[in-house]
Parts: sequence; C-alpha cells; structure tokens
Amino acid sequence: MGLRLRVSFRRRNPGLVKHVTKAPPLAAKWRKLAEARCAAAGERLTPARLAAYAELLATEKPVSAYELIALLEKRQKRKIAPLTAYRHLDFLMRVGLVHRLESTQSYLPCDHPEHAHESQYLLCSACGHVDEVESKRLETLLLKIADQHGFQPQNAVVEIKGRCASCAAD
Amino acid sequence: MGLRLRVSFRRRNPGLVKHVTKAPPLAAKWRKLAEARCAAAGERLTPARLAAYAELLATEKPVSAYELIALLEKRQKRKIAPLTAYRHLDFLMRVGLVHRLESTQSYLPCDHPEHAHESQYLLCSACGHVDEVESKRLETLLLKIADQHGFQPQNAVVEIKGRCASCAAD
DNA sequence: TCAGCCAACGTTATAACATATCATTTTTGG
DNA sequence: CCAAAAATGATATGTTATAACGTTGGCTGA
Repeated sequence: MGLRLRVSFRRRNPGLVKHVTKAPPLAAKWRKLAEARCAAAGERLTPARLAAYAELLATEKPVSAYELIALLEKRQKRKIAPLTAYRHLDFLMRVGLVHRLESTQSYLPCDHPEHAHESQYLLCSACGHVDEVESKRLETLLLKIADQHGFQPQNAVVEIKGRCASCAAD
Repeated sequence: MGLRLRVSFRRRNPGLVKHVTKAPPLAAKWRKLAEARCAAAGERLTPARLAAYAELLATEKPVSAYELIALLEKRQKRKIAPLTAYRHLDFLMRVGLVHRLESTQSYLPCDHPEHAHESQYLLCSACGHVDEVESKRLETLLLKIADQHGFQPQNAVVEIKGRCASCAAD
C-alpha cells in the first residue's frame, strides 16, 4: 500500500473528469435523452460516456470501435485504450442509445431512441449511410417464422445492403 | 532465377495435391453438389477447397475461420495459414456452398444449395445449432421495405437469435 | 511439346476487432 | 470519514481478416 495522500474536496462539476476536457458539441436534445435513458436504466452518465456518445452523434456514418478511439484521441489529445472505448460502447448499447451493426462491426446512435425497440437497417454500400427503420409487420413475420420452427426468438439482426435513394439516382 | 529442374509428367489424379493427404469422409451427395456448383460457376474444385468444405460439413455447428484452420491442421498434420483458409471460405461462398453468419463471424455449409437463394437463420444461443430457413414472404417484405425508402437492395442479412426447439423444451 | 499465362497456393507480416487481468480513481451511501 | 461499488486506466493478449509477394500447377495454343 504505502503512503497515500488524499486531497478531499467537493467537486464543482460533479462527474467532470479531468481528462475529458473536450467533446463535440452536443445538442440539448441528445443530452436530455441520454440523461433520461440512464435514469430509466439506473445507469450513470459520466463525461467519458457522454463524450463517446457525442462523437458518434457528430459522425454521419457508423463508426468502428477503433475509429471512435481515434476520434476521442484527436479530440482529447491523449491515448485511449481499446477497452475504454468498448466499455463506453457497451454502456451506450445497454441503455439503448447506440446500436451495433453486425455485418460491418460498427456502431451508430439510435435514430428513434424514444422507446425500446428492434430495428432494421438499410446500409448503403456506396456512400456508407445507414438508415434505421422500424417495421412492425417485419417483426411480426420474424416472430411467426421463428414460431413455425418451434424457435423462441430473443432478438433479430436485419441488415439490408444496397444503394440508398440518392446514390441509386446517380 | 538460376537453375530450374522440371519434372514433367501426366498426373494420375489430376488435381490431387501432395499436401492434402487426408480429409473427412464426404458423402457422394455433397461431392457431386460441389462439382455441379463449380461447373456452373466456372470455378475449379481443388482438393484443398474440397477438404475445407468437407470439414465444414463434418461439423455440426458453424465454425470460425480459425476453427477451420485448426481442423485442417489436425487432419493434415501441417500448418495452414489464415489466408489459405480465408481463400477457401471465399471460394465456397462464391459458388454458394457456404454461408457466413455475420453476427457470429462464422461459416456454415448451405442447407439448400440446390438453387441460388437468400436465407435467414435461426441461431440457438444455448446449443449453438443454426437452422437455415427460406421465407419468400419475408424476402418480399424486405424488398417492400427497401422500396418504401427508395433503397435498392442487393442482399439482406437476417439472423434471429434465441433458443431452438429442443433447448427451449428444457 | 513446351512457352507463356493465370489461377491457386504458400509464406510472412500486419491490420482490424475484441477481451482478460489487475491496479487506481471516483462516486455513493452509511 | 470510511467502505463498498462503479468506472476508469494500463498493459497484455486473443481473435478475425487482409496485404504483399513469390512459387506451383495446370491449361492453352503455336
């Protein structure tokens, strides 16, 4: 153990960690959403987590874990270990703010996070844009298919690849 | 460059490479299927490719690329480079004999390879078994959803996770 | 028959994605 | 203030996939 100095004080900015000096601008809408989701899930919204979320929101396309690391490092001018980023991503997925695209191993903020849901994705192979859609009919059909095979579904990955409307127009 | 000896001869077993001394038993049904698919695709069915296919067929569950490498190495008592296995897998997918599961980064032989098709999968998280199913209705619905968003689909990943019939019974 | 070509294969290295372990810091609640 | 729990940090390693480049095998056509 050895000698241990402790400076005890009340934080002015509770939760503000020294390292996290910068983050991309984050619209109040998203911040509030994040707070609400965390409160609902009984999870803590720390600055590091919020910073990761903000980076994802600031990026148009889904980003890989290592792209997220690069973004955070650039912003914060310090080294981020892979595990750190993965923990933030796990957290964000746990509270429903972020989804993972299985077919591209990448992550993107949820487009309709107002409610818990299963989503389907349209991935444009030309521009990289991803559209998140929700189809009740599709969900119903998936349940039905599973049921026909005596299968008890927990969740379903649906990722459609192709060309988005604007790329298809070219 | 330097000196180069060449022994020229007609092979007794055209296509039989020295290294590939062993492979799992392969039902004639699957061998014929592989030959037919390759002929149709204008691809060559080499012993190494067939051996990789045979390993996949001999395994109940989907296998990862590196599991395939281990299987081949055990069988053939020699080192297999990752790239070699990936090339075989790429080939097998190209001719439609094998599918890749995106959500688990693993590969499994196609269950209904008689015709080209899109498949959907039921992945049991308990026993690891995967069921391949085909639903025309689902495909139609996916096309419709894409169309509603002006999206031109190329292919769709549909992987349902849950518990299979026998695991659900426990 | 054999020169030339090309697909397949081999070898080595490295990139990209993800987790294990253990120490330290921060937050929370008594 | 203290102890417990949660989050974070640092280092190492495991897993999945591709790059670059050379060699081999087998086909084709003069």
